Amino acid sequence: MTGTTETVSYVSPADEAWDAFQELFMQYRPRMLEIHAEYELKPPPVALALRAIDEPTPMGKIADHLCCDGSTVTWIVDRLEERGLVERQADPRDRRVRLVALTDEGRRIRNEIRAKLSQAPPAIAALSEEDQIALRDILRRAVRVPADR
Amino acid sequence: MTGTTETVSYVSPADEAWDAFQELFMQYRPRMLEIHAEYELKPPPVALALRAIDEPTPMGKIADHLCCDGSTVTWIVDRLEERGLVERQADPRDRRVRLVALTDEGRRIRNEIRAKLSQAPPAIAALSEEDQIALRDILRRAVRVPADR
DNA sequence: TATTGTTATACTCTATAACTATA
DNA sequence: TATAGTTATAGAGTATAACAATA
Repeated sequence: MTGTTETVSYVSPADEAWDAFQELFMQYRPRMLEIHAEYELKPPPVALALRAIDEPTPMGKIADHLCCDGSTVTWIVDRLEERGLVERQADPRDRRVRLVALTDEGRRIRNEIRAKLSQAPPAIAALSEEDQIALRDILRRAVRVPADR
Repeated sequence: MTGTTETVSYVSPADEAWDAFQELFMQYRPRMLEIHAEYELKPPPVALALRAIDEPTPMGKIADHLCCDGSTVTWIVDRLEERGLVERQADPRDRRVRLVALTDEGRRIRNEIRAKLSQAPPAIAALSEEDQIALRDILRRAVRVPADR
C-alpha cells in the first residue's frame, strides 16, 4: 500500500495551515483584549460592533454580524450611544429600521482602535519581507473566496 | 525626499498581511461559535478552556491563558466538572494547587471539537495546493516566534 | 401577516473583596 | 508574609417573550 492511498487520517496542507493560523490568533488574543480594554469596550461584542460599523448600519445587520440576539444589539448600541460613539438614525426607506451611525468621536476612536489592531504582532513582523509579502498575497486571495458557510 | 524616508503613513507588508489575517478570522468566527454551540460550551471562555487543556493544568494557568480572574476560572471549571468533562486533582508538589484534568469523556469531546475546528474553511481550502503549502510553512515559521508581548 | 426593533424579565457570566489552606 | 484557589456578592451581559410601529 502506497502513502497516497492513505485517506483516513490524511491531513491536508490546508488543514495544517489552518491549525497554525488558529494558533497564531490565540497567541494574539491577549493583545486584542488589551486594546479593547484600553477603550473600555467590553464585553468583546461591544468592541466588535464598533469595529464593524462603517456606513450607517441597521440593528439587524449588526445582530447577524455578531451572531447574537436583536435585544442584545439594543443593549450594545445603548452602551455605545451613551458614550457618544454612535447615534441611531431613521432609515428613510423603511421606517421600522434604525440605522446605527458613527459620530465624529466614534469614528475617531474606531480608527484609533483599527490602527492599533492593524499592527502586525511580532510573529508576523519578524518574518522575512519575502514571507510577509507572500503571506499577504495568499491571504488576500483567500479572503476573496465567498464564505458561503 | 525619496520614498524610503516616508515613514508616517507607510504600511508594511506585515501589517497588510495581518489585516487580511484578521479579516479571515472574522469570516470564520460564526463557524467557530456554531461548533462551540453544538457542544453547549458557552460563553466562549468555557470552550477555550476545554480546548486548551491537555496535561493536568493549574487553575491559575488557565486564568492566565483566558485573561480572566481566578474566580471566573472557578466558575468555568465548575461548569465543565458538572458535565463530567474535567476533574480537579491535587498537585503532589504544592498542596495549594488544583490541577484541572480532562476525563475520558472530556478528552473525547475536546478531540471532536478540535477535529471540527481543524477543518480549513472554504477560503483556505479553495487555495491552490501550492498556496496552501506556502501558507502553512510561513505560518509555522511565524508561530515559532516568541510572543513576548 | 410578517418584520424591525424595544421593553420587561430572568438567568448567566464576571470581577471584587474577604476568606481558607498551604507555602 | 505571600500565593492558589474558593466563596459571597453585586453588577454586567444575554436571551426569551411580549409588545409597538411599520411594511
